[in-house]
Formats: sequence, C-alpha cells, structure tokens
Amino acid sequence: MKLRKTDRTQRLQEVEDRFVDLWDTMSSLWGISPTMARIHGVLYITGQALSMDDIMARLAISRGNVSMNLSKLVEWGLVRRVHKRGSRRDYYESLSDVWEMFTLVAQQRKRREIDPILNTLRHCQEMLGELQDDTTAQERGKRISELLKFLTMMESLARRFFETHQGLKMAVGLLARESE
Amino acid sequence: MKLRKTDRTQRLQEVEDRFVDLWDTMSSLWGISPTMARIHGVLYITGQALSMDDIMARLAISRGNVSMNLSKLVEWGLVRRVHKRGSRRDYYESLSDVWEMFTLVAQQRKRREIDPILNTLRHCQEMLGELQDDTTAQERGKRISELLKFLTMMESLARRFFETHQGLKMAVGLLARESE
DNA sequence: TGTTCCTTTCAGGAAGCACTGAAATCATAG
DNA sequence: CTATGATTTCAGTGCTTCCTGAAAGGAACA
Repeated sequence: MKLRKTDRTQRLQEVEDRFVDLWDTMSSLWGISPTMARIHGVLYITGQALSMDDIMARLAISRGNVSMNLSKLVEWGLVRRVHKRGSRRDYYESLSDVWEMFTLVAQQRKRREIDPILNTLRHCQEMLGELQDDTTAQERGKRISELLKFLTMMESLARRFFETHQGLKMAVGLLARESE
Repeated sequence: MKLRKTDRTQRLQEVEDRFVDLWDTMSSLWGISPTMARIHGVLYITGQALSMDDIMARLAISRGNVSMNLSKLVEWGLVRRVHKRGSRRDYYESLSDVWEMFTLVAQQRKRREIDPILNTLRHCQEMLGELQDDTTAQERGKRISELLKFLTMMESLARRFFETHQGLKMAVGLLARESE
C-alpha cells in the first residue's frame, strides 16, 4: 500500500470531481441540462444509492434543484428510486449499464426531436405538392425529399442497430446463466 | 394552373418559413446556434446564392449577427462564399448534399466534444490505476472502462459507416458519369 | 490617394434559462 | 388526529448566451 489513507480518499475525490465535470460538459451532447447530467454523474461514478441531501452536499446545489432534476432523471429511466429499510428518505441510484443508458437517451431524443421534424417535412412536401407546375416548388420539393430520405434512412439504421444489440445482449446473458 | 401567381408566391413563402423554423428547432440537435441554423435553412431551401442584405431582410436580424454566423458556417464548410460578376458584394450558398452536410457536422462535433471526453476518461483511469489495492477505486475504474469501451466502439462504428458511405457515393458517381 | 461600398468587430443591452429558498404539500409514526 | 420528517412547487433572482448597432477595417474603383 503506497499511499496513506487520506491520500487515497483525496485521490478518489479528485477523480469523482473530474468525472462529474466531464458529465456536465457532455450534457449538451446528450441533450440534457447540465445539472441533470452532474447528478447522474455522481450517481453513476459512485455506484451507490444516495439521498437528496447527499447530492445537495456533494454538488453544492439547492434542494429544489435536486428534486426537480432527480424527478426528470427518474422519468427518463436513467435513475431509480430505492428505499432503505428503517429510513423514511428516498434514495436514488443510477443504471449501471452504459448501453441501456445510451438507448434510453437516444429514444427520448428521437421522440422529442426527430419525430416532429419528420412531421414538419412531410407537411411541407404536401404543401409543395399542390404547386406541381411551379419550377421553384419542384426544386424545393426535391431538397426536402432528400432530407426526408436521409432522415428515415438514418432512423431505420439506428433501429436495426439497437435491435441487434438487444439480441446480442440477450444471447450473452443466456449463455452466462447456463454456464453457472 | 389552379392557383393564381400571388397565391403561389405566398404558398412558397409559407413553406420557406416553416422550413426555417424547423431548422431553428433542429439546431439544438445538431449542436449549433439557432441563428446559424436559420441562416443555413434559408440558404438550403432557396438553393440560391444570397447576399448579407438578402438574409438580413428575410430573417429580420442585424448585420453583425449575419456576418458572424455566416463566417462560422463557412468555417464549418456548410456554406460557400461565391462572387457574382459585376457586384462587389459577397454571396453565400449552401451545400446541397445532405450526406456531406451531415458528415461535416458530425466531424465538428466529434472533434469538439467526443475527443476531449475520451482524454478525460483515460486520465481518470490513470489516476485510479495508482490505487489498485483499493476496492472502491476498482469499482469506479470498471465503470469508467465500460464507458471508454462503449465510446471507442461507437466511434469506430461511425468511422466505418462514413467510409462506407464515401465509397458508395463514389461508386454511384462514377456509374452515373459513365452512363451519360 | 481619396471616395465609396461592403464587411467585420465588439461593447453594451436584451432575452431566455436555470437556480434558489421558502412555503405548500405529502407521508409516516405515534 | 397531530407532529415530524421529507419532498415538491414556484415566484423571484441571477447568469449565460445571443443580438444589436455603431465604429473601425478593408477592398475596389476613379
């Protein structure tokens, strides 16, 4: 054991902080708010079930903020509410499976962002369809249909990708159980 | 010709507005600012080369704003500066290939967002490596390495995807040229 | 070189978004 | 039913990000 206990604790804390900051930065990429990401970061990296007060203390944010963002995380399915016997408090813990988390976020974003876009594009196409004899309308229609083609293609690709992954994961799980 | 000319113009305008609003909404998904997206939207849907004043008028935004966002779009490679003979003004036109645009945005985002994340995660792993005898450190190390595994996998997948697409596109292009 | 036209820069201001903290609500135990 | 502990809500506030417009900069023409 090269490091003294206090040094080890400090080092762990440092990694935790770095990780939470990282999650914060990542939040824009995942399409969630920074604080939501930081809370999830703490829950993921510690791997423990924490109470609201734990999280308030670790991240130095207000009770209301924690409450609101935790409920969003639960709503998204990234975090679960758990209970500890003998305690009235709610505790919260993160999913641990990276794939599962990714899938959840991707689904949410598709529903909230991609689907409305597809609807709008289709609607635009309809409106342009009524101007078939207009050259400008034809050109614009072509641009929109190319976008639609691209997006639907990406979508089906993604769907197949997730299905495959689910299949793979199930297979791996079954094998592991049999070999026990 | 069912519709009168003024009606046609109005209808085209309506589609254009809807499209620009759509792009605006999409901007968060693509990781660019709303105005940048709207400018690109106008350029894409019209398919024309427009001047700064054209864009200012269509979107009702200030000269400075247009200037700054156009230069970002040019920097990203989504928009090209073109010149019209006999005019001192700069004109700007959008790429028309959806795939190309998507690739450009994806590359930018990877460079700006994914790569730093990978670096940080690796750095965290190093710091934890020095605490090999600590159980907590081991657990956290495992979580981080799972993330790394996931991200690098996604990255190589994406790279292969783009390479394939480039190959496909080239092939299609060659065939089309031969058949002329 | 001076003039004109066009573009870029940037300090100051506006708008939107997230956070706080206290009051209201809810749940459990006695 | 009341008291206590825990969570949620939301109006007010602070912060960040984006936008404006005027002034400076640059390029083409005469």
